[in-house]
Amino acid sequence: MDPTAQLSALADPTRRKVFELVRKQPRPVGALAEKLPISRPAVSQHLKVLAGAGLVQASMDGTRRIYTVNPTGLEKLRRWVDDQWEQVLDTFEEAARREAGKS
Amino acid sequence: MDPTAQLSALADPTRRKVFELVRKQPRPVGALAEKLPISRPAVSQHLKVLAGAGLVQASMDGTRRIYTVNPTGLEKLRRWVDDQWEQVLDTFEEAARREAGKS
DNA sequence: GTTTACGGTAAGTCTTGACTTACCGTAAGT
DNA sequence: ACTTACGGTAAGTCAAGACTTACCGTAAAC
Repeated sequence: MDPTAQLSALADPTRRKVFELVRKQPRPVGALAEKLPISRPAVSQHLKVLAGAGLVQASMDGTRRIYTVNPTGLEKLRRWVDDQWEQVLDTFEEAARREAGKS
Repeated sequence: MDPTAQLSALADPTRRKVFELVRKQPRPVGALAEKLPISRPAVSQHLKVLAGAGLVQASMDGTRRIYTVNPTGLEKLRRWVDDQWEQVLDTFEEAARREAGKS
């Protein structure tokens, strides 16, 4: 349950832009590169990282690869964040309880 | 609504460890350094990054700084992730609807 | 008022990672 | 079959960032 891959994949603004473009609509690599101020190989490398984190996936169509969102990675991240959030809340409640007198 | 600070702050495993130590229990810098395989200045630098992302905050106690969790940053991150998640769901639902015939 | 504890900052090193151009493989079109 | 389109990978560059040691300021202790 290590969120490193998802966090570092989405930490980069350009890569996050790639992810959001794919999320809005599945596209081949070239179409993504057109929308971004970087070269096509750079997009390819970003997609590799995103795929490695389970955030996108490719489906072949001839020589083209259509990249689509993969919910797996995002759900993993969501679970981790929610988990942290709950534990913070628990800690705060316990502190408040301790403050107000022994329950 | 830019989650870069939170994502990149938590992407580093060591820094995430620092965050979780602070989350479990507020501590001064020295106590954190003892729990970790890195030097005290390194911990200080990590705390600076975490504080910059609104994930922790310090309260003074003489020459000591007691670091505590700050819910602000985590909530920002949570909102962003949940937002992405919802939009992925929407996209999927729409695709399924399109698949099943025009609604 | 010296000394001691605590911790932030500066400066330097070394690794990682985000990009580039150049190259190569594969599938489709003519 | 040749050519064209698509895109992944290699190799190299350059900046960012995760560490280290050395140093400095400040507050409490004696």
